[in-house]
Amino acid sequence: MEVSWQPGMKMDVNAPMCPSRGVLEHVTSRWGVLILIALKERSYRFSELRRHVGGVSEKMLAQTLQTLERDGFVLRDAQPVIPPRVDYSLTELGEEAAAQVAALGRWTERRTEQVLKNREKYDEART
Amino acid sequence: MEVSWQPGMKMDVNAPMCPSRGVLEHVTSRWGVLILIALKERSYRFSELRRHVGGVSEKMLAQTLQTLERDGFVLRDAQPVIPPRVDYSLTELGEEAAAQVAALGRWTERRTEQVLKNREKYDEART
DNA sequence: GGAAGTACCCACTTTGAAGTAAGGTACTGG
DNA sequence: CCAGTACCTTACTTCAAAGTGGGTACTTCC
Repeated sequence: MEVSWQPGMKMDVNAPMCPSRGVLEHVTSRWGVLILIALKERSYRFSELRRHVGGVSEKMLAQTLQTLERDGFVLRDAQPVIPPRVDYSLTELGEEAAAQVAALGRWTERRTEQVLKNREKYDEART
Repeated sequence: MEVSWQPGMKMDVNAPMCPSRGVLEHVTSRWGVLILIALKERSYRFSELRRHVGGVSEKMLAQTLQTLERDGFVLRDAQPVIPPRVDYSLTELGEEAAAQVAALGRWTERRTEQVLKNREKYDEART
């Protein structure tokens, strides 16, 4: 149980050393979620995506796109033109991931008002 | 667009000031995801849950359970017995959230091996 | 009688995620 | 000819998340 993960072992997010933990953290990361949701609609250029995903810095956008590309979720198409043009889109695997997080995102938007009410109740109950 | 969020505004995870961002971050937080998935199966006592979710510290478990309770996802039932017995379960809202993240969790477990392969390819392509 | 289980809380420290700022290149529009 | 756009990278800093270790109060087990 406390043994580190080995190839062939069953993937289990409850096991501390399982690599699926890391994958899950990439997908559910602060900017990862929003980027996947954005790219699900359509492909974006870098600064276009930056404008779409409110509040993301250039650094974090570049960094997050890189980890998503490395994991095989995002496809990076850099055309050698001037000014540089780079298009980001989802791979098939990325589409699958994005479908999951987009569902979660929509659910969150629908239920946020309820959550806000719950917090108020919780807070006033202990004052 | 840069205006802070006001009651009645439409929830949009792409807006930097939207409270849905915060809700999403609670649900997708490192331990939040795993706790929701665990409680989806059945209710747990504190230390039972701690043993189930590998690697979580007491502090983080208590803290995460509190934020999930405040948001109205988790129900805390503390029986006034000795030794203390506290049962954690999901509310209806929590069940909805857990359904979403459990789907994501299962998908991740299924696809992690593919991701591992993708990373290898990516890394050897630039050496 | 000492250890271990139960469900925490608190203070302290460490880590790592994220923000800020600047640099670089090659162009285009005013 | 200077500003601005585009797509980053690097260095520095900040701050919140997380880990560590302690304490509590009471009980059962050996």
